[in-house]
Amino acid sequence: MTAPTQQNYTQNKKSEEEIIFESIDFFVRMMSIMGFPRSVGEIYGLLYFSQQPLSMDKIMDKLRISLGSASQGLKSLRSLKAVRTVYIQGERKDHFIAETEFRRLFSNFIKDEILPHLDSASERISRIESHVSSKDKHDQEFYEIRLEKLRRLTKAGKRLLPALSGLLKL
Amino acid sequence: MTAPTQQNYTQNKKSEEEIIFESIDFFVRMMSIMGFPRSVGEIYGLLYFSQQPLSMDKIMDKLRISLGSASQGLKSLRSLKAVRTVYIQGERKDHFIAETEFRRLFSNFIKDEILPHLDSASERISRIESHVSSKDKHDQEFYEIRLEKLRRLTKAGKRLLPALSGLLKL
DNA sequence: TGATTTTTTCATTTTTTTTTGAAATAAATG
DNA sequence: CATTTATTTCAAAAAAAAATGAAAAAATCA
Repeated sequence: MTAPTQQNYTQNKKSEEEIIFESIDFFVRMMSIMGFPRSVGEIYGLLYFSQQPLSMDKIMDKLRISLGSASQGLKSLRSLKAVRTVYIQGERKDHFIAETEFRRLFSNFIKDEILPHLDSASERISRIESHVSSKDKHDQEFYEIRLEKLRRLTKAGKRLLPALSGLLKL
Repeated sequence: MTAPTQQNYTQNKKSEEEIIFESIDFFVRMMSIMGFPRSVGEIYGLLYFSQQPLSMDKIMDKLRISLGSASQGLKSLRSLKAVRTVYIQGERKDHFIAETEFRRLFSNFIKDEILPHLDSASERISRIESHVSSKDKHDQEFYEIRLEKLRRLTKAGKRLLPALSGLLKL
């Protein structure tokens, strides 16, 4: 193998930057589908293709985001278990790496963000049921059909969504 | 059966309003998970438990939303195939009813809003691949592992998401 | 066709979300 | 334990998303 030249080094640096640029783009979109702000996707995208763990101020520098965004974003990602800190010899700052098991990431997302909605949906359905019972026969029929669809929808949601993340054995 | 009294009528009206109130709450949340604005959820929630088709101005009145929101919201819902217009004898205005087949609603949502993202994700992965090929062996290994996870993720998405809406036979 | 009604469009306003950075807190060092 | 360094918090600013309603366009009617 030939020794690294200045040109190779420069080229290498450049392709690394472009990989990370595409990665950020990828995860900004993905995270935004899940309802996370841009900065959260940027941080994850940066870490996903980083060979070294990065400290918060490195992340701030590379992404040109503020202290607050970095801190908040890392907090969200940590609570999702999408990133974790690693200990580095003689370094005071926390250093972060991406958790690349998407399965866990999704199951945490579903557990934290989706299932609570489904639970409150069940309560809402019960309240509707209680109002329907006071209706006359003809009306009850109409409402009952629609209620049944809602019940099935929430039931399917509760069953399917957790199963979904199970299927993502990546 | 006893004849309807004034009291029964009032009571009936009230429970109807409360059913619709809960329905709106239900769908505002559900639609917001899917990334639609509040007004879209409100309109669908109102129509879902309406026994009669409603015209746009009835919808505006009942929800106290503006002309623009009603028109835009109905447009979104129509393009999702979540509502449709019905013809009414001697009425000039369009009248709307909710499409209660959630399966179709979700499959349209996935087709319109999610799959395009997955397609552009595939392109982005290809671009990353092209940059990785210029790397030295050690780096390539690192990137290849992560690339493979992204490939599987998008593949799983493309496979699973459409299947998901198929499973929702409501 | 011309007048009237209904619907869509879109510039502006309002509301909500996200980002920022200074101040407070917490953690590590010597 | 005093000092320095790192991190979190949160009020204010900036940006983004949604709602509004007047004007334009389209549809219906007579």
